Amino acid sequence: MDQNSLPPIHTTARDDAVLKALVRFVMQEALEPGQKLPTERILSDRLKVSRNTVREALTRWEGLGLVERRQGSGTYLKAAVSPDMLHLPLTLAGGNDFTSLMQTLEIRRALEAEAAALCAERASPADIAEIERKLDIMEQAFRTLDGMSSEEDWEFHQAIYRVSGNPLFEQIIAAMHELFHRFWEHPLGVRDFGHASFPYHRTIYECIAARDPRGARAEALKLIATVEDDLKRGAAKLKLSDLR
Amino acid sequence: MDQNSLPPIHTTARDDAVLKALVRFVMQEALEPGQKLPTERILSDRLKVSRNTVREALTRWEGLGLVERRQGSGTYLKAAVSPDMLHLPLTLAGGNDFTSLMQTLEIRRALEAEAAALCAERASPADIAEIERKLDIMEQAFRTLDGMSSEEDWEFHQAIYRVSGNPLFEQIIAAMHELFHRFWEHPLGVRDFGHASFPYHRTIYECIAARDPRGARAEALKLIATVEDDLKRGAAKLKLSDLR
DNA sequence: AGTGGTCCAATGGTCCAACCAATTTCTGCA
DNA sequence: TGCAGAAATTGGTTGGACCATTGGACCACT
Repeated sequence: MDQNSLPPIHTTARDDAVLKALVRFVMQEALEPGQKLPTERILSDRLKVSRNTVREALTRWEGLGLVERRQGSGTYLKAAVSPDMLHLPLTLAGGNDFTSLMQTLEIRRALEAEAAALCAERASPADIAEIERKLDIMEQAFRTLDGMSSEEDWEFHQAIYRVSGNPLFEQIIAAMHELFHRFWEHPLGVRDFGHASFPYHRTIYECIAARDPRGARAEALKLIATVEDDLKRGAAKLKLSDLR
Repeated sequence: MDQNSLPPIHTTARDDAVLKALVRFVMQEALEPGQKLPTERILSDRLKVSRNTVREALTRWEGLGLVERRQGSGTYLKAAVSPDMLHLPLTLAGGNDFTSLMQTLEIRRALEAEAAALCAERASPADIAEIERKLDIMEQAFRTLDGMSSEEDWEFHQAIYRVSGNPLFEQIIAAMHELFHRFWEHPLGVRDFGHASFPYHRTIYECIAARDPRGARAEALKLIATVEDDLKRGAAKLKLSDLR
């Protein structure tokens, strides 16, 4: 008998109940990111639970980046909430060393390739025009600055994620991007970092415009490969300087 | 003037300090996942902070899946901790409807393909033998039960993630698997769900054994494609029954 | 009108002491 | 020896208190 499907009842779920009530409240009041939530004392009073319980619930939301608490000011909504949210807490061991960056890149390669393929399948003419616009801006910045501009580059990739039609791509990559933000900009002291990846932006775009998922996937893989090479070059350089 | 070079100062950080002390403790004692942490009362006493503060710190860790609290028993470590951990809190809107499952599958397709390719590149002979063992068990279960066994199937895929050499794959997929696990087992009432995906498990293994990353990637894509087809069939079925 | 200073109420952060609820451990009887 | 019930342990909750920071109100002076 499969008794594993039986016991998911938690008679006590005080703080969870608080969060559920908060979701209801936020939706009812149509609160948007940036707006202020009721104070802890008011919540504690209205929900008939102790203020500590309210605090534990809010602490969880704060940990999930849903909310920001400012002492003396209040608690502010930081992201949109919906009744059926999925929380995917990821804790990555290891910091900013070469290995961690490499592992992150492998994840990005996986998602980037898939997003490009989906994008090639689903992009509307308007979407394609939008991506081309971002591409033009990026290429312009590349020429004037004589190098990759991480800002415009990022916008180009974001556009692809968005057009892929699956918001999860953008969310996952955005979270990683925020984490490694500093290192994706000036990683390991390689001066012309990302230079080699430049031409593949256009080839990816062309595959998308031609509705060629396989091609888009392949070009995306090539792009990340060049970034990985840059990273390895940077690591080798560091190793050399360690010997001095 | 560049006033951006004046970053906000952060004076107080009680609960953060508690977490840092806890990291130090865990490493010093070489605690491994599954082992018990000191009780809240002891921590509160030793660290000279209130039990509430300890609780808030532990609540954060619990939210990150680092720790599990069992009332009446204790607080247990659930994952390895290191001083430089990076937390990636993802909150995804969307629930258990068809669209969400489909989007999840697209993420899984991306990661599965990449993991299979990496696995084909890096697997040692021992790794390959281990994967073959899991494959045999799965095929055995398939024949005796006349259908996919999600447990053994999951073990097979987990082995691939592990051999890929990048722990992020396993972590991300495991988190998603935990979220959707009810639906990955009995999705949408399709009785022979996953049946069609069966042969591709062996073809993936063969590509890995042959050190063929491209082939492994392609076979993994095919496998997920069959699952997507099953899902679409299930959705169509539901739509029909809605009309009655 | 603007600048700086002071005060004060609101709000999140911390603390304490107690009790509740689930779990584990111990005890004593059969 | 076996096991049911008591006792200790441990996380969960409560209510109340005080501290630290914030932001607005008010005021004096320029």
